[in-house]
Amino acid sequence: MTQTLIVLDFETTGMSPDQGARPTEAARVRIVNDSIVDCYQSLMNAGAHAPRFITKLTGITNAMVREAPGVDRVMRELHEFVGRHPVVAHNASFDRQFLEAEWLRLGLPLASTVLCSLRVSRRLYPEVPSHRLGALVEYPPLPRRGCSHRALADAEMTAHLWLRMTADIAWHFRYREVPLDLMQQLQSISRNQAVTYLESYRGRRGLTEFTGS
DNA sequence: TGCCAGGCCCTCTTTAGGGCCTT
Repeated sequence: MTQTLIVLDFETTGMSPDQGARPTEAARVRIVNDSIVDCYQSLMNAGAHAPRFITKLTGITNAMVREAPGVDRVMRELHEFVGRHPVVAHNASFDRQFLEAEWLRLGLPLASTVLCSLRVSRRLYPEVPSHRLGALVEYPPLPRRGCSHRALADAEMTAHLWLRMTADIAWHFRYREVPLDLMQQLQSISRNQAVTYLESYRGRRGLTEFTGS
């Protein structure tokens, strides 16, 4: 069965749309089964001013944003691209609030399940000292290109992290494939329950899920 | 110059507090 996921990352002018922050850049990475099949990013002009420390963090200047396509166009295209596919983001509550705020402004619904790579990684890798995206992709190193804190680079890192987490589950718990509902449930239980859950889930699904003994 | 949000999650908890993570 084909499984498609859309990994998203936003760069913004601040931490919260409730405080007036708007997105300045969006990136999307499409994963089909266990492969990254395409990537895209676009700056966008929402007419919001980025503070100096944000420009320093992301490298995205107000001049760059002024020359970018309008936020409505970029967000409508993103809505069409995502459709009903599940969405993955690192610390998804952050990206979700901007996604929902911008789409709500345009009268567009969020029809997707939203999954959080940060929450899953905390359950799978409790021994890791930091679950920041930049730290996780070094533990051990994953493919990366571009600059951290740019949307596409971060979305690609998140995609590689997601694929590694599903591969690790498949390897350690002998799954032939890792269903999305397993990942969804995994992020909603406590860290202490994770291993027990992964083992019991395999049992409930039956022997056909085993890759071998 | 220093502070700003919100959700998650752990613990010296649950009638709370504080650290982590995102820009």
